Amino acid sequence: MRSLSITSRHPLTQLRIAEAALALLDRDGLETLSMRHLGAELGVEGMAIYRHFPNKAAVLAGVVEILLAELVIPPPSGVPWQMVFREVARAYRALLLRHPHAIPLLAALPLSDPATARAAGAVMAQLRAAGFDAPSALKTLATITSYVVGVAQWEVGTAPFRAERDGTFVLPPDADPYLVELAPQLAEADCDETFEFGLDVIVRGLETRS
Amino acid sequence: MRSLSITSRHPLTQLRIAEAALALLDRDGLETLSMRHLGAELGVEGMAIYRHFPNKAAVLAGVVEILLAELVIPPPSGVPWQMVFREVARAYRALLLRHPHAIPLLAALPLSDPATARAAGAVMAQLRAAGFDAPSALKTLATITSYVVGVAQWEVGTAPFRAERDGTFVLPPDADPYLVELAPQLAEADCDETFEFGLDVIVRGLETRS
DNA sequence: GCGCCGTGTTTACGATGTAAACTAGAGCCG
DNA sequence: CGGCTCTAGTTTACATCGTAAACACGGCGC
Repeated sequence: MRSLSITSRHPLTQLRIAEAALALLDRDGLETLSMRHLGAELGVEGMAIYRHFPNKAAVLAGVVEILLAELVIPPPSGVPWQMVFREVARAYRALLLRHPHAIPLLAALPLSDPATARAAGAVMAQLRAAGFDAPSALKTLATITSYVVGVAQWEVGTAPFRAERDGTFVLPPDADPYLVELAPQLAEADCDETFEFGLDVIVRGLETRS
Repeated sequence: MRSLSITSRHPLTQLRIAEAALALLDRDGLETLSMRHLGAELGVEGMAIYRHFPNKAAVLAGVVEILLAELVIPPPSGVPWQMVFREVARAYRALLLRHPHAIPLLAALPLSDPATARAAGAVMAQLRAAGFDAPSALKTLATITSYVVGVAQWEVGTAPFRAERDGTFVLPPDADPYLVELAPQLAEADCDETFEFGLDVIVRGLETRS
């Protein structure tokens, strides 16, 4: 059919595909992100994507790459490490909350992924410059990324309990007693504050490290 | 066909199904865990499972329930909270490492799940008894579960780099420079030690809480 | 002008989750 | 004891998925 659009109109590109995948992911969630839908989003036939990526996992890796590129980790400077550490953690959390459906993608990043290795390396460089020895820097990296991702997951997963901001939050009468006990705290929990609480805990713990 | 085995031999049960699902999960991973495979594992036709669970998600919730039941959280006692806290964290980590393929299932537990609410409630009870106020206890719970799950994911995800215990670990010559920088530390990282490092950080951070 | 190559299309296959119709055995009631 | 019903498992069917393979077509080099 429409003859000119085959290649001249808007040639397919790894970047364009990955961006469309991210848009679809943000809009409709991970479940419904299929190759065919992605093709449709690009005005193309689904199988066309395989000219640019070997498989779906590679497309998702492309999405991860875009997302991690959003995260800027400054090179080492004179700023106290605690400050940089906090800012990077906050930036990562903000990134995750901007793309909640992408969290599962970022929750188990293999270091064999280049984008992941790049971000990890940049954080390591900061920590090393702040006087951490290599093993400590690595453990610290593992600790903070785990914390940030975990809390973001927690926030998104408990969002339903927090939804009723103004109204009364009622849960079904046959609800688990433990849930009943937990619900009030959940309803009035402030996520930003919760995050800063744990971040403080970790920073203070690192400061007093042996 | 075989007449007597229809119900008398080994009746299907929610528990039996969930156990089989866990076995299959441990053996073959999450990807290949399908209703038909699960049916086959139980000597039954796949669709039979829908007599006992409304859908696959419910089966997986059953698996989660079994797993969380493996985690015993003692009721409050005179033991210092730091000790209990550490032991529960270690037990949870051990559970995750015993079932590495189940980690994604446990990484984003919604509190609407009864088994989750139960475990969360038990930890909260411990913390409350140790003098934490309710909001702090909740935030602390979020912090520690995030940390434990995140580190377990990290361990499993970086396992390939650690595999070559005795031999020399070589990575492809075109590997990302950041990866090259990271690899040696990864190769000789001790996971138990890494975990204890972060756990210490968190406990010390909590001890000095304002 | 003509063939090739790169890009997108078509068709096809096996697997998945699950709805709906079906079936066979057990237990109850007369 | 004969038949009804209820329950647990089977069969068939459908839409959707990832992706392999064959095909078609338009722009570029000869």
